[in-house]
Amino acid sequence: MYNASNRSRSVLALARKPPTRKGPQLSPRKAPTQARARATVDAILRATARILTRRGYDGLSTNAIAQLAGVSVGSLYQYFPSKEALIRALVEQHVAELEAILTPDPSLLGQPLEVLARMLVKAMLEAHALDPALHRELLAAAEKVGVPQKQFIRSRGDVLVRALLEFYAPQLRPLDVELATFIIVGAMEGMELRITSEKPEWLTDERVVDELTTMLLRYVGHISVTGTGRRASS
Amino acid sequence: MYNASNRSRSVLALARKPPTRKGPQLSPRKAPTQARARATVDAILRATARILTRRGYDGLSTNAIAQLAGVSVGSLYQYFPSKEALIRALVEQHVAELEAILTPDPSLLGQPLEVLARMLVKAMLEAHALDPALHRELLAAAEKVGVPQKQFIRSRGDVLVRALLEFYAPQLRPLDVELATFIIVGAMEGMELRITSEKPEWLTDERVVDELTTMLLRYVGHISVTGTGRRASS
Amino acid sequence: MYNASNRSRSVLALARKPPTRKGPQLSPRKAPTQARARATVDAILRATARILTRRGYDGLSTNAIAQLAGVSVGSLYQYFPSKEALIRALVEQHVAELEAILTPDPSLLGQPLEVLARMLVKAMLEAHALDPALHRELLAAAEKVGVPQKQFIRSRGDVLVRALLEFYAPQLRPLDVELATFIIVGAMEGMELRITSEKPEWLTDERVVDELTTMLLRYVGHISVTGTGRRASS
Amino acid sequence: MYNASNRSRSVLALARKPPTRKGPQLSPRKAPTQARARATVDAILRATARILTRRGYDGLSTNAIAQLAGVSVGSLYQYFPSKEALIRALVEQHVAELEAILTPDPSLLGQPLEVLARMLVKAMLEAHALDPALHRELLAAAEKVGVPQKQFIRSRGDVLVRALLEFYAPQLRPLDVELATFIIVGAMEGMELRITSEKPEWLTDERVVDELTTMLLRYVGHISVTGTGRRASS
DNA sequence: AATGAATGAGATTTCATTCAT
DNA sequence: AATGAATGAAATCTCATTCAT
Repeated sequence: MYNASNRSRSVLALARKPPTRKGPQLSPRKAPTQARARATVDAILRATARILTRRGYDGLSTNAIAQLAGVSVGSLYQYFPSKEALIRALVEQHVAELEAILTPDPSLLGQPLEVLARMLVKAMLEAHALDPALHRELLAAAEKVGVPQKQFIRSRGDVLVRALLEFYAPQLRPLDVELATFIIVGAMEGMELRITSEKPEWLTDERVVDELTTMLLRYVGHISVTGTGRRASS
Repeated sequence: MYNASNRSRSVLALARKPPTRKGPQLSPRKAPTQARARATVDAILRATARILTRRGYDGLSTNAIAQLAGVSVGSLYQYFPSKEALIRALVEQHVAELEAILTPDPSLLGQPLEVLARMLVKAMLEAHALDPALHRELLAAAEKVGVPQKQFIRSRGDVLVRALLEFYAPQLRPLDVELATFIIVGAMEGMELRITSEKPEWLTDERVVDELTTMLLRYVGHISVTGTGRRASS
Repeated sequence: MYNASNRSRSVLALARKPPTRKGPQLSPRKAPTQARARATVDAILRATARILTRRGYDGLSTNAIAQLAGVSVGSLYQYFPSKEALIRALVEQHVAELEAILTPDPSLLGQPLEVLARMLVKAMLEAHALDPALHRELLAAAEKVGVPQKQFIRSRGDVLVRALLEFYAPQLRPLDVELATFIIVGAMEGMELRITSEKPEWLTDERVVDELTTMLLRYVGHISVTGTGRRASS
Repeated sequence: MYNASNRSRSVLALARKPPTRKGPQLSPRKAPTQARARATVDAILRATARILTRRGYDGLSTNAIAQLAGVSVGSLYQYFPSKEALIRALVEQHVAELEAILTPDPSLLGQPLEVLARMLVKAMLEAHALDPALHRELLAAAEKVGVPQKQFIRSRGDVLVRALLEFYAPQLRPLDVELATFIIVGAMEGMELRITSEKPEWLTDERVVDELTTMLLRYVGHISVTGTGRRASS
């Protein structure tokens, strides 16, 4: 289904994003080779995530990070040339996790749209259920730090949704694919954001999955087909 | 229709939010009674909004605000006990403006849902078209300053949408009103946010209004009814 | 003779240097209008000079300056946008003092070269006798901070010396004025620097004045003329 | 003439400076006995010189040095107990090179003063032409690190010039040898410094050599003698 | 009421030096 | 002998807030 194991095979033949050009000042300063170094970097990233979720971006100071990570500021700057780079690294790591979840299995493409849509919705919610607070903060922090939000998740979502709309076009009402994609991804993201900040427990609620799936299918004009992945869509 | 002139009459009998008297430290220090004082407060709020949109929350310093407003920092602190209070005041003002736009005319309630839905969508987009950048920044700033996002706009939207869902229930598919309200408002907000930051020109694009209206109506099961406010919904 | 009182009348009709283009980031942040502010600025500049002479450029930290000046770092940055700007300001003040000393009286131009040369040498030494240590440190600091050394004193010296060489040309051996000016000013400066750092007491020693004057006059081929300002030049 | 080959024979019987065994903390930590160690030390010194000229004293960090030298910081500290010691070592090496250039051949002492003076001037300029930038930076760095400038080069120049003044005294005007030596060396150094920083191309210009030689000879009263080393002195 | 000079804690970042491996 | 990860004091600069005038 949706998992990290098939990161390399893309069902829909979506082009992998290029190796992410890195400005010299913004990428991690050195790759930690020794075990100790690896542990340090991990501790720093973990501490950053923790503070971000606990105290928000404003409470995130390099000193605080170092302290919580149990290392010195110097060590932090040994691996990350700046606070910005540190956040970028965290974003990248987070995005990688999300992508692992959101990359569908190739075998799914033959499935009826209802099934696929439900899976997609569920995967999205699950992806955010990992660490909703972190996601929210990273979203805010990323922007300040110059990571365009598009890269964040949407790019993935956009490509995925567009591909689905095109593949299943015969079964759908006539759509302006561009606009529909924009709207679907926008609406989904908005939902996730709202659920995340107001009702995190819904991230794993099947009722919500159903309802969002229904919204999607109805929007694209897929009502007449009988049965969704779980129950009737009306 | 939807405009600032009927700020005082609430079509759908939505409860006015209480006069918002909060903690002693967070509300404006003194009610500006004289005209000059009122002007000063306005200047400060305007300056704050301006800097917020131009340079973001990080570029927003009390000294900069005072300077742009043409007053001294001392004066600023005479009217606002803290930066936080200042932002709260700005948020309140902004919310008031949005509400003015989003409060529908009583006579509309009899109209067919298609018409009302379209108006609602249009009003939402228009509301954000006022100053999308400010809206986005305020959204972020508000959170930092402790204004829960709910209060922001959603509470308004929630009440409104719930009322509509209940009023038009007979024409709709069976819905969990709570959940549907949450989803509709969340999706709409997500859309607005995305449009605002990625395609601001769409805030006034009729195609987008149509598409969102369609999404709404289809979601609530209002498909079979012929014609939306403007054109066929498929 | 040489003093601050005739700063505005330039004997040799030397063009005043233009108002010194100031980059926005490098000039003092605000002109202190209130008396208290003036005092603060003065204290800061004095403290800077003091630390510079006592502990050198490396011992010069903005915190140390503020502390010695008896103000807070914040105040320092209120008037000087950066450490660099602070040093620039100090340099300017110092240069102004030096120029006041080095600007000759118009009536001197008729005098025999021996007299003028001696006065020039004496003035140069006196100028540096003001605060030799500060001069030396400013010279080093200025470079790091981007003040071209030329501006420092040399520009003045160059123009002055060239003018003299041209005016008295008939009495001198044939000279490449350009080269000779460069050499004379360079040699004088080198002397000053060496005296300053190794034998500051010589800055006011008449024997040294005599010897340097002799060197100058002999170099330009003015030996045969009888009598210098004080005694025979050989 | 003046070259590195006769480093061991001192024409004018100038006392060699003692082997320089200073405070225990400031001299190289261990005498590198093995070839590899020698190579390491060389690499470190070369890297230091390089960074010094490329990025100045402020850009000189021990970590940067180690990296450029291709060794670890640890190794650097194995051979030099501190950054200060490292700079001292570099200064010493540089001074040794300069001395090699500035130590005249014994056979020259019989030559007419004009010839010798010209050679001296030329050798001085050539010495600095080796690496003017390095020289300038070392001059500044040395002071910070406590190497008194006297030791730097001047001591050499002083001894040399004093010896010449005494040897040729009969042909010169009556001089206070002490003072004259001080002045000559000071002026020469000042010139070098100025040329180095403002007109490095003049370091090898014969016109400049002539002019400085002329200045020297005229100053010491050697005018009447016909002909300098190259052309007439006026 | 208003002014704006002054405050100072705190943020980011650097770099000489140490020491476990 | 060599490595390079780790240290942490210290430097520059910002900005919300206070208070004497």
